[in-house]
Amino acid sequence: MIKLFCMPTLANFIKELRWRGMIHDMTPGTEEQLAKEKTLGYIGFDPTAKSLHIGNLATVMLLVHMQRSGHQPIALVGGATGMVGDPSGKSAERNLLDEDTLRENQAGVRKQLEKFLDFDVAAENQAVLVNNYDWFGKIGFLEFLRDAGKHLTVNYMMAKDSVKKRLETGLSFTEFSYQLLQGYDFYHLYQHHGVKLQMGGSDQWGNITTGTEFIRRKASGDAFALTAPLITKSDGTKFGKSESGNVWLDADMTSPYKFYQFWLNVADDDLSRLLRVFSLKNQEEVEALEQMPNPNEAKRALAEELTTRIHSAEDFENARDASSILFGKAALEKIQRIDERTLLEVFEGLPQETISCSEYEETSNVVDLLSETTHQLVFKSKGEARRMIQQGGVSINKEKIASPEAEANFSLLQNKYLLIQRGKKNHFLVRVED
RNA sequence: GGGGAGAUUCCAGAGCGGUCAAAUGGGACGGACUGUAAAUCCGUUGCUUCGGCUUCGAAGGUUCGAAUCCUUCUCUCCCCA
Repeated sequence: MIKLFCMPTLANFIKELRWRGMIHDMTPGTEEQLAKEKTLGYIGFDPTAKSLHIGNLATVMLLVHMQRSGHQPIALVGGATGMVGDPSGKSAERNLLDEDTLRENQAGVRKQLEKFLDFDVAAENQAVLVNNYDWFGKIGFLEFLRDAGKHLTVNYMMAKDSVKKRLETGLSFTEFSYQLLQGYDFYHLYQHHGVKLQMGGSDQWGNITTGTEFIRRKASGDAFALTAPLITKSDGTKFGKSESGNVWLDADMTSPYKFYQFWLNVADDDLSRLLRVFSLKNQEEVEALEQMPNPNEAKRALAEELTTRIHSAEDFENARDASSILFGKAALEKIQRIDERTLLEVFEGLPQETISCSEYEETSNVVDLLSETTHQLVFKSKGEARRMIQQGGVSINKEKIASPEAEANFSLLQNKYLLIQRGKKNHFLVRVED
């Protein structure tokens, strides 16, 4: 699945991360350790949803590069810590998830990680998935206080940014303990699996160093931390959100079409950074893309690479075809030519609504059609539909609707479908059935 | 427990008896320009059968007339104990 270098050189790892701009901070000695021997490193993921989103993807890439340079990556699913909630970067106390939900989420997360990492036991540096519930589930409270709590002072824990920031608004003892749990994870992996490195986003620095400190005190061992910069957008808004919310890796939560579109729509100013972090192309190739006179070329390449990896080559082709039809010029005949199955496949990611033949026939004007008849799919009120049409923002079957009074008789594509466009980027598919 | 401030349309925030579907800013959306980018500019932003209709924490009341005044209730914030 994932090709490793023929001759993996361990020291390449840091070099690779460096030119990609993926290093924010490291503990002293990290680089030497990684050059010296095959090292086990891990990253934790909180199973707060059944899918990862592209915000998580940046740290997944750390594991990918780790494996590609011959080290052994470990993904930790925080079955136990997920039940507690990390206060880092959170302004309010978190809601806790129940155990069933967590289990389900873990399964989903594992499936997605398999698309990036090689879990094949035959590989000598195969990726490993662990769940901290497996060891925390067995530890009793008193035992934990004696074994873990004894090794760190409250003073040390209070000094962490994630805690300090919350002292004013308040944080529960549970959340305060989070870093201790995460630190214990690191210790556990160090003792039982020889893991020496923990990585994560830069917001995890405090939690990770609690772990290295814990290992130093309890086991007199050397462990290392490496963090990647958090990805920020040039306009200051949060990376990984689109108009409709988070961009998920799960096709049911974010369609491949939307996923593909997300990458095409990134700001020019962000492109180079995203390319370096998310693409597996080598430095030369990435630099070549950056030099492209039309940044869209590079965006397309990035979108293709990621859509293919996370979904499939087929999903990518459909997303690309849908995009070229929806955004291309004079494409009406093109849509009319394709058969129904392809049409459905290509437009799978569009919001859809089915109405009956009689409903369609009884609708007299466009405004009704776009609001009432199609159950508010396109517009939630007639007034909105009317305004939008007056402003020239609505097309049906690629033809602009000139007036709100226009009659609602459009020829159906494949005798069944209406392709509705609101503005430049919002497309809808209405199916008319008997 | 005592004292004070407040709840306005997606958000922030004006309005303090009629001229209020409610200023202004932000966001969002549409258009123009482009490259499905950014910036900029223009427009829209409660519903409507375009007659009107329902909104200003909730319920009552005063008044010809209330977001604005009165009563009760609910919630939020601040200060003192």
